[in-house]
Amino acid sequence: MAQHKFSRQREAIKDYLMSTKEHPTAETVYENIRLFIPNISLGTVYRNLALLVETGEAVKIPCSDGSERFDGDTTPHYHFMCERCKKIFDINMPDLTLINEVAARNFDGIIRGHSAYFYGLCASCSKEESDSFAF
Amino acid sequence: MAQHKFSRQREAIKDYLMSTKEHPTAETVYENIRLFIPNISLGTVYRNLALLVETGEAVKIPCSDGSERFDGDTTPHYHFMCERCKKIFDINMPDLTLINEVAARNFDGIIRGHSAYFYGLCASCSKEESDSFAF
DNA sequence: CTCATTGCAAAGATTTTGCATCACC
DNA sequence: GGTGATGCAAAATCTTTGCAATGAG
Repeated sequence: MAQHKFSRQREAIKDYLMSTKEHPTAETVYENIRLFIPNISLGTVYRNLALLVETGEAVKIPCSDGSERFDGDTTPHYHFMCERCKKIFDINMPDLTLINEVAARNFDGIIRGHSAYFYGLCASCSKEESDSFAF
Repeated sequence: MAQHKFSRQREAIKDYLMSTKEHPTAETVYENIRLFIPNISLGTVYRNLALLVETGEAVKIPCSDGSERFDGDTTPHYHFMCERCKKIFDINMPDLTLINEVAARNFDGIIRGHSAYFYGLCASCSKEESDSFAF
């Protein structure tokens, strides 16, 4: 691995990721950073996001709709995606390392970890849905 | 929703998906179907894969590397992705509906289900890795 | 000075779409 | 015959990359 030098751009991206709860896409990161560094390029955003993921300073979230999201919160937590408004929320819940063991019993290899997300309806969407969806 | 007419192409895609354990990408599906229907177009493959997912006859698997995979096995099961060879395996293990309840205790909304995959090293990769990765 | 990083633009890769034609019902 | 599905190719997305210039150590 090569050494990393400080860069204003990377720092801004990192700060933004850590300060938001939005789980933004690369494009969204780009738009937000551009408010502070107007001529930053999308390529730089992609390069730095990849770098931050590689160094463990950010996490990539693969979504069921195929889009890639990023999260600056690297503490173990799980995500919830609302099927209606498509927003992603954090769920703070006990770590489920237990399920790694369950999986290991049925798999011939080394299980290092898991990724999980929940889906359904968020609080505000579940209200509206209950009217139109009465079956 | 419009009615669906029979099509040779869709049938072939469905058969292929149900017969393989490969969790193929759209591109891979395309290449395999082309052996039987040489002039099928990629667009048709994409259109039909989307249709099959929509009708619940196939499942889309979002991977951590951003690629989209498809699975004709719609029974509940979990996936394992090898970080080294990138292959996806099935893990037959007890249903973890339990964790939905754990999540529900910490979330203000309706949790309908979850999606989870495990990662690490598959059986054959774990052998080779143990030599070159001794730290 | 050296080498990582940047901006830019071009190139890749992936997925979607418009449209005339074809096939199912 | 009417309408959904197809093939084709162009377009729209999304992401990566080559390169000369810039900036950090």
